[in-house]
Amino acid sequence: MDKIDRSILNLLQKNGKITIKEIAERLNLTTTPIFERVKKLEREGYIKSYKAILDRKKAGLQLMVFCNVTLNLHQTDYLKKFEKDIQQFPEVVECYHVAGMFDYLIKIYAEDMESYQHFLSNKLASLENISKVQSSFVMTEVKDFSFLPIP
Amino acid sequence: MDKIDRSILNLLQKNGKITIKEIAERLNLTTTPIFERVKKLEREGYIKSYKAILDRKKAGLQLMVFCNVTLNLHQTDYLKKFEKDIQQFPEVVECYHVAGMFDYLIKIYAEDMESYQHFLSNKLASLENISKVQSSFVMTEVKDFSFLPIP
DNA sequence: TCAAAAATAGAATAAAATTCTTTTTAAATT
DNA sequence: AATTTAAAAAGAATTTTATTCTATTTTTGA
Repeated sequence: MDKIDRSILNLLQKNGKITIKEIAERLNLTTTPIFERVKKLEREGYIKSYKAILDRKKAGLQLMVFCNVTLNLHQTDYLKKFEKDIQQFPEVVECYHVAGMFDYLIKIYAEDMESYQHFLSNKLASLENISKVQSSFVMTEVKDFSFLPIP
Repeated sequence: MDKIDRSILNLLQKNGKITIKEIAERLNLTTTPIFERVKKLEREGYIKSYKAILDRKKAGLQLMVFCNVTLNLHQTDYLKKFEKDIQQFPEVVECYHVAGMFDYLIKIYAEDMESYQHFLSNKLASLENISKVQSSFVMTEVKDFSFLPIP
């Protein structure tokens, strides 16, 4: 990982569709070294994947909610169980096990309040071992970057 | 937005590098209609962008932290000021104005605890109008999908 | 039922990715 | 400092993909 690799990663983070040719021009190199560096970055896992970023609201998902989840029991088995269960819900787009005031932070997308409530009542709250769920509704997305500040 | 469009969006969310040809084969159509539908989805904003998804840890960002931020004053001007300030920090990759127990939820990436502490002390806490900052350190990424459950 | 518009098929062209061979550069060793 | 070796890059050739164009089919609405 040298300066050139970091530049390539930054260009690809900004625009996953940028061509090898364009990267080459910007970095004053030819296509071959760029092509090989990109392949290496993919092969070695620096680049996990390429994705189309969709507009959540246009896709019909008006609601974005963060939930702080607290469990009753914290033995490994119970944690594993919860983590497995939560994977199954497509509404849950992110889930993190955190150290802090609660156990898990989950990010949820829903069509509207009704479907969110349905998720909460019929899916999340019906898991065993849930002690507390605290919802925070997103009003404004002030910043939503999938741009890592590579050091 | 019909069934075909939704299928296209789902394929592109999974793999932004999938070729028009492959989408066409999977959906039993030829390249032309797929090409035109994709362009339309881009033009109309359903697809916001294409991005390479990097491995955070490989990129040298060992720490991921969520902060619940509470402000002192809540007049529009103060909110706007905070939102503008927070944009400037590359460490802050997401920021949401939420309705709930606190005002803002921010997601932060840092190289290590030292640089996180530097961010907190010298950058975030030095903004005026901050009343309380509550950090939750991510221990495990249970689920991290940028995959929207299109209804 | 018919006309108009939209969507799709299929072929042709343009652009990009990928591969291959040669050359240059950099690093290590004598 | 000269020489060997390996890595990186250049440049050309090939393959694949995206894009455009024209013809055909399907759908929609009067």
